[in-house]
Amino acid sequence: MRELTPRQEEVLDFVLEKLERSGYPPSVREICEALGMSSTRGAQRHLEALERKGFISRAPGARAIQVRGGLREAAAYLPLVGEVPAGPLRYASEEVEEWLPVPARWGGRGRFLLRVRGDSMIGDGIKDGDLVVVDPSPEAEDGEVVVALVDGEATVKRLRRRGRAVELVASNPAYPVLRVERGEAEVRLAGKVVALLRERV
Amino acid sequence: MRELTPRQEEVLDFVLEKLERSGYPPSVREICEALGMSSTRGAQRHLEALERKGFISRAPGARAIQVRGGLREAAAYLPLVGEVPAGPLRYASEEVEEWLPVPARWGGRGRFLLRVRGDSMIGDGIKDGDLVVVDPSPEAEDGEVVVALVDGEATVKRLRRRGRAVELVASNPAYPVLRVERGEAEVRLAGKVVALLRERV
DNA sequence: CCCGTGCGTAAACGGATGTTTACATGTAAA
DNA sequence: TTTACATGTAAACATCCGTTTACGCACGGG
Repeated sequence: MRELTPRQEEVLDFVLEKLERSGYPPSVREICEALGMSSTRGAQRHLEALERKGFISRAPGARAIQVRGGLREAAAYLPLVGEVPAGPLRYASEEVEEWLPVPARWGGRGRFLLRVRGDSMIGDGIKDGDLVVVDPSPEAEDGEVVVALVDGEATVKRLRRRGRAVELVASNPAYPVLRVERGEAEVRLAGKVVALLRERV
Repeated sequence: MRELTPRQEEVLDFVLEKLERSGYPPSVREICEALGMSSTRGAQRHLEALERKGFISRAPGARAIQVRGGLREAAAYLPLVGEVPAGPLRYASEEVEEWLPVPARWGGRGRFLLRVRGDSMIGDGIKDGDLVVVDPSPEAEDGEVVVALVDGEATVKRLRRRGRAVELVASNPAYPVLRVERGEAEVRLAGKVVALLRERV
């Protein structure tokens, strides 16, 4: 992406600021006023330059400015589910407590946030009350931290494959290892834990 | 905030969807088209209702719709600083690696993100590579987790006040306690740790 | 010197867009 | 029943706003 002239950068900054403050982009004339111009042509040219250089996209219509790489693109929003997805790895919208922003690279198809209860994974730095980002992958590999549904209840554990059996291992030695032979169905994997948020340190 | 009628909710949903998809709000006529109306008055009335009930704000001008409690308001953006703030608790913009979105309630004046190095706080579930949210409070109380500058280097430790002295305690027993008597100046507090992000679990 | 580019003013055009008035229907509460 | 409200159509109006044309100035490279 090419460099911007100082004036073009002023325009881009103003667009971003307006976007941040108002929630919608400025009109061409608002840009003029902000930069002390009396003609719309000046701002127009700057917008054309910004588009040519790839910093923004424009669509026909009023205020139809899209900022590429803007703040909006930096965030993904994940639902914090009250209960763990049951059935076919889906969460009903009624169970969504709230949507929280996370860094965009944490986002992904079907990912969601789950509040961890208990201290069984304290050895991996996962504490009671932490929010974990869960990727509903169909397959989890040996050694990964997963969300498992045991008797309908969700627990976070480390997965260990032992031949045909699967073990769910807590990182707190006070907790027992749950061993499941292949074919037994009381345990289901809801996904694997890929990231973590902690609100109170 | 009063409840919305089903139709009003449809309008609000469409506005949010358009905002998410395009980066700018829809025009009244776009709302009409989306909801299958042939007159702008219908959408107009819904927007008036949404404003009356406090879900949106409107300003004169095209597409000047602000959604209260929209996605944008849910996020705050904090800078990830490469090095710890030196001097008067400020970070130079050159040191900012990137800006990351976090839940809005994590934001606040002067807060920033810092990457934790080492495993000295493993006992508190703070691992190597974690990003901590630092609030540059002037005062930290006994028992709080703080970022301290020791010989110009940043470390995360738990603060313990012992009369006139201050102790910086690691939660990994392998590390020694750093004791500082009042008046000694080689230790300075950069702020306290209020939240945490972990990118790899 | 000439030419391309960035930057700006002035003025006008036309479509996009918000707003208003008037009329109408269905539903629920008083 | 009466009243209020949500909802909708139809039409017109005034302005917002993107775009275009024309002209001018400054600067740097060839």
